[in-house]
Amino acid sequence: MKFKVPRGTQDILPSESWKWQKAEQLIRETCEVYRYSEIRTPMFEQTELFQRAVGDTTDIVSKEMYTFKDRGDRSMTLRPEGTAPVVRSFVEHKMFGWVDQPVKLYYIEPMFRYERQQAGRYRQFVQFGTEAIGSADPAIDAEVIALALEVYKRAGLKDIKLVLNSLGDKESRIAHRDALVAHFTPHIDEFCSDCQNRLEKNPLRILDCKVDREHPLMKTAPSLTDYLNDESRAYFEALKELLTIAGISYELDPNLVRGLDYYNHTAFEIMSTAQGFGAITTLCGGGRYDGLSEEIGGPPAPGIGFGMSIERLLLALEAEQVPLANDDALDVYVVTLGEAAKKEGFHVLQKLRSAGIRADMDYLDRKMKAQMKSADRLQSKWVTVIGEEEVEQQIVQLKNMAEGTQQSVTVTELIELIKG
RNA sequence: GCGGUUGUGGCGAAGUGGUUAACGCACCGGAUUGUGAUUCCGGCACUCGGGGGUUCAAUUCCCCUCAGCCGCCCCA
Repeated sequence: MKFKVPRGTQDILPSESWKWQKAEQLIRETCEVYRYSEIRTPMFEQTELFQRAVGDTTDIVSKEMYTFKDRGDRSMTLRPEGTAPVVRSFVEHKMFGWVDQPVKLYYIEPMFRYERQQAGRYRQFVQFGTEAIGSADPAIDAEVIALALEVYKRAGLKDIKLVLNSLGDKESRIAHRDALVAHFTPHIDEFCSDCQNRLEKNPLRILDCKVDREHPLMKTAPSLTDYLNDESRAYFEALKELLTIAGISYELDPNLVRGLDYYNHTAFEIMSTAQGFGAITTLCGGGRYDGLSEEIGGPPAPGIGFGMSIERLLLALEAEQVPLANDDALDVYVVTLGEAAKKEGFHVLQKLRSAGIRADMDYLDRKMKAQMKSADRLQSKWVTVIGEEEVEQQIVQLKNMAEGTQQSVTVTELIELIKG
């Protein structure tokens, strides 16, 4: 076979696409309830936007972007994440001036990251995300987290957990960073090469290293939590209290760092705890990004949001064996015998469809028996049989497939009976 | 980028250095003349991911390559 889908991408066939529709429908309903409105931004942006927003040293920017030059010699990048484009749009369209604040937005759009594929990881994947911009109230953090959890709850997932951390404000982060550098520098040569790089670029990530997990300095490393200033601490406490009030349980993980530079204060992930889910268990990740707007040239505008993979949502549903209702059974299958009957059958078929009835017929000139078989396979509730006699008498035979009963009716009666 | 594993018809899946590549499902046709279960009969891979090599002979042995899947890093 000459052509195949590009590595890391997939065709979503009818046997799966209905699940996507269900998932998206569920998401849109939830967003409506929480009063988030949809925003659609371009699939690519200026490369610099992501470099500035996400950070040059992050994995996403340093090795995962689909970057290309357009015909005007401008460097463009297929968006690897949704927050930067939305904040760009927020600034560009001066949403900070809108009456309705904070601005609450959501999107369901494809994202692109050049990574090696494995279970739950694709080069093109669809992310549902929300962004609430214009408020620095811990209550909006709680709302965003609650919204994400609500989606999973409505979908029917049970084996999930919320993992929470605070990265603190800028001042806290710098203090912690300095402490980390001081802590690791004397013995950095005992660490893996990744960590040696991280020391300069993002020492926080050393704590997340799997290779050097057992190194004694890991256990004595300064914890971010200890470096939160009063303000940051108060913010985090307020959030935790609100979550508790909302009946949301969480697990604290001081090493939860997140892979994007723009986060501060609240950071969270929602993970699947389902058996046999595979190695990647993060379903959703997000956090607060108070300096991002300014970073990309806008006015101060604190925000918080998350990204949630639809692929992983569906994987989690599968892992937990949550059934999704698929009500695609046909109402009527039109069976015809002979040329004249086929024409009449097509006429009846279109009348049924115009009346909003799900109907289909054979287009391969198959024998009646085969047509009946198709009707059976498609789980059609009814079958109309039209032959020469029926055409002459302007009637159709209407058969109830479950009962096996049959009656002669006119087309008008047919529609009434089926709409019942 | 690195590691493991797999690659036979629409799908699942056997198999062997040598005349016609099992079987199951699905599908098509017939037994049944205008009616969907079941049953019975018949049909359905000039070909075993691609390229090269060894050989009288390769789907089966060797090499290369491509692709899928899984894992590492990291994440959605």
